[in-house]
Amino acid sequence: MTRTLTKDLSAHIGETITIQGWLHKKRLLGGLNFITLRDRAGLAQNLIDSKDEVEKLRGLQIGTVLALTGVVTADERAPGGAELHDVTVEVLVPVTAESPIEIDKPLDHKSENLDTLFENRAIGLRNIRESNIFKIQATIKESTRQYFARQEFTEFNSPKLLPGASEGGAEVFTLDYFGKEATLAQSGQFYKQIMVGVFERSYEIGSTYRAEPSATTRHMTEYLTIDAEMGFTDFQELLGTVGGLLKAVATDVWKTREAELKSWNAQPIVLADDIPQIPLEEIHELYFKATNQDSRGEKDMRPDEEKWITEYAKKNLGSEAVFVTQWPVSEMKFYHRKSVENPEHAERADLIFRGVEIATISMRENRYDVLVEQLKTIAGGDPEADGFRYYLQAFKYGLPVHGGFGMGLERLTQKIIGLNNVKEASLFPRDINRLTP
RNA sequence: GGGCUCGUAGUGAAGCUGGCCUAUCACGUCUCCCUGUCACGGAGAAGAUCGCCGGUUCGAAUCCGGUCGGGCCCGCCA
Repeated sequence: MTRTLTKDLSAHIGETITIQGWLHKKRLLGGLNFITLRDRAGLAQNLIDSKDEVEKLRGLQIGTVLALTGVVTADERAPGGAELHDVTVEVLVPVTAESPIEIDKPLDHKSENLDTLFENRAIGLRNIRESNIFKIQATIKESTRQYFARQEFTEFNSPKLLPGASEGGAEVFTLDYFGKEATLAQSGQFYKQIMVGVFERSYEIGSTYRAEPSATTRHMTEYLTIDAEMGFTDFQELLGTVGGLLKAVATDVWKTREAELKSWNAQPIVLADDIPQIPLEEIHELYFKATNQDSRGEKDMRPDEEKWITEYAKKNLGSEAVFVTQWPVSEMKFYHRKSVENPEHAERADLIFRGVEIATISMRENRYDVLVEQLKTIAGGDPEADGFRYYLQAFKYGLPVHGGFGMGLERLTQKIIGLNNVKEASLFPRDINRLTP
């Protein structure tokens, strides 16, 4: 059997062909009946006038797997300009159960109804507009890989099963590992730094796990990060690399997924050639002057402030992304490096894009003795513990000055499309009260 | 973890200052009609013990308490 894809109909005008896919829509007008079939390439319209052939579809629901054989006919009234005529229907997998969720029309994404959306994910994802989200996400990943390849980064995968607590801060999931306690990786942080000693420049796109009991539109317990690390660099080059990635993704995704983006009414992405860098305290001042909300002296940004600063930057600096710099050392992680010029600040930046923090960037402390000291004093960690000793080994035997970043893939996808909740950009979201499907 | 909210057919909504609710509408489903639909159209039908438990009342989807399950914001972060 030769199968033709729906997108190739117009190349077979006049020929008898077979297409296979899912029943997407029935429009039965009586003597004239339109059947829309979905395959991986899209949709095709099929015209059935034989009563016997239409009868084969009686009682069968959307989702039924069909093979349709017919003559390709050019007709400007058909979507795509061509359709199948004189169709013979073969039912490959009959579906009699009614779908619990709509497949052939846009699904409701109101926050109150996301639960229904996720509960029926297995079939809801077949909805074309729904699957567009993940085609866009796939393109973001492809674009990221191409960008990193151009910059001579080598892709790797870090283990997700780890001993004990690692970088500290966030809560970790623990599990039984043959009688020992193991944890799920809250990031690939240590491993990507270790890989600097191997590849100099390395990255992974993988899952991370956080046991934070956060119930917001920004958090999940399992999510995907673009984690990258580069050796022999400095803070400004590092920020340039992150900005370059965002710009490359923004360009590529609009080049290859414009139709999918437009199905969500996504807005074109506005980015400055150089993503603006604004010190944290300066943002607090600007925010105070503009809104009278006083966050001055606070060691992080408020969610409203993150939204405000992107509006400000878009209007005044021509960029929907901005780097927040000059973070106080009191907030730094043990592996961060203090600024040489200003020891009160860590060499760290957060990338705010369209109102949400999508990445944290920092230079790492690469001096073994200083790192061990920071581990003890900042994280209260034991350098001999299994969670740290192998990591420290990499430094003991020589790591150059390096830095890296972690970027949330779902948050990036969410903001590129304009979705309200990160979970909408996750195929099978995990949060504090969802572990299925 | 704190605060605020919501729960009505398979799906999305209305009703909710108590009685005209024997619960309304749309999508979907089923039956019939329909030869150019593309959110097809038309006629009809089925489908809900109003999340659950208890209370107030002559009377509860509606008021009160509890409970379970969602959502939003804050904290924390990607």
